[in-house]
Amino acid sequence: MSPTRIPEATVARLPVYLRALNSLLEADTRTCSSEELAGAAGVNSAKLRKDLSHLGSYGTRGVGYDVEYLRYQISREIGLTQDWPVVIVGIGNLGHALANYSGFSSRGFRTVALLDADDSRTGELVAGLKIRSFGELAAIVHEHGVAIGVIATPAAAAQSVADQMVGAGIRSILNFAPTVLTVPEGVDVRMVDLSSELQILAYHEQRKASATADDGVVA
Amino acid sequence: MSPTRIPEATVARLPVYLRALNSLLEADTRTCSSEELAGAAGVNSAKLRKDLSHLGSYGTRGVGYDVEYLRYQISREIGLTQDWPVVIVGIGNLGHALANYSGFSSRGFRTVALLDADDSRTGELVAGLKIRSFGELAAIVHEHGVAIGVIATPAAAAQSVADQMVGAGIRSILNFAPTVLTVPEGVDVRMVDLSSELQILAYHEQRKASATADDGVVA
DNA sequence: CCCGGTTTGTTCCCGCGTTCACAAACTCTT
DNA sequence: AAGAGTTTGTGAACGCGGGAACAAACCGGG
Repeated sequence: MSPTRIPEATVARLPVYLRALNSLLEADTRTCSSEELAGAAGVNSAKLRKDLSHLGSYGTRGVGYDVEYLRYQISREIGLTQDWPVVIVGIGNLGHALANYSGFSSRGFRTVALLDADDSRTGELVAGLKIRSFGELAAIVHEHGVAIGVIATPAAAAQSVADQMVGAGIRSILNFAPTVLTVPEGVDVRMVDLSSELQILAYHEQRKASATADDGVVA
Repeated sequence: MSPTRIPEATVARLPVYLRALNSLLEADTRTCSSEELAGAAGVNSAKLRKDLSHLGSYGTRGVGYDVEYLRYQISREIGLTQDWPVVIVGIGNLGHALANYSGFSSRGFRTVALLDADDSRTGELVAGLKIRSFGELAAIVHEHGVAIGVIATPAAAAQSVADQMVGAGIRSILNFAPTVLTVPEGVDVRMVDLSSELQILAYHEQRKASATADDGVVA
């Protein structure tokens, strides 16, 4: 009942904390301090405590956090305690990988359909689901109450797919196609840009190389 | 000769600008304003201009930017004018997709080897390359001067793979395994976390849903 | 009951990034 | 040649996020 806004940076870290907590649970750890959890999540302990404080006071001073209880609270905050039906559009190499990816079919998320524009692939079995025609998108979204769509098509098709997703009622899109999507207000798009990540690494690598070269000159 | 530090946020956007410029070039656009380019890249025009100003003064007031010239300057700044050999470790569904992904074999980057710990897959042909044994990592890195490694293994194997990559001399890692990697100082790791992205979308979707529900009560 | 040890939740401060707004600089027309 | 119209590059203000440091709260022993 307290819809206090959680900072975007904190939201982005909650899934990391959740995974760290799952690891701790598998090791039968019942309680943990902010220091331990921060270590497992790869962040500063002060940052962790501040992040968690945005959700409420779920720790005990002098003791730490109850692993299972905290995990439940974070899950609930993210919304993983409810069911999220997902459709994946574009069953090429990447779409195929996503369909099989455990993180996509894990607790909370459920892939309800795989769609592809190439009707010659309709019926093909991938990750236990039959590929269906892209034309069925609206019907599937309506039937299952799909709110999240994943785009794994070539760049050229992505905007058109996004438009039809929005038209069908989808309001959150995870985009793997290397192109900027334009969507109406109220629709969220998160872009996962594989080649950008590589380029960013290359930039830093180049700087490191030239830095050591400079050192060499100096030394 | 001017190793002026470029803000991290700017570096992350340069690949996006680069792609927008490529699109413009394909449409035979010779010149563009900051407004146009910003539109194509999905950012504010002031932000774009400030970003570009960190690279130098490559525009002309009253005119705009020469598309090809700007593209070259950004490419050079990122380091795409040189050759970056890359190894991919873990040829499961995702590794398979990455090997075939054009962004990984595009100008600047070159996949020189696909490695997998499962030796029964050695020799299998993927994206025109034969899968090789993970044990060959050090030799391959040395032979080709590989500086960038991609991890697409299960989470359990990722840290060990990272350790051996670092040991072999790799200093930049792109990690797709859902686990936090610990590496020595001087080594860069970028994490691409597919399930986190979904969870972040779910959080916002949940908030949107409850917000409209509130509206409904009010209205 | 009281006191020392421990750990959370929070306050304060600093630096980065974003945005507005404008001066500087270029083109084109008259 | 001069002025009107454009567009870049940048100075300044603002807000968000990160980190250190500390007060508040809890546990256990005597």
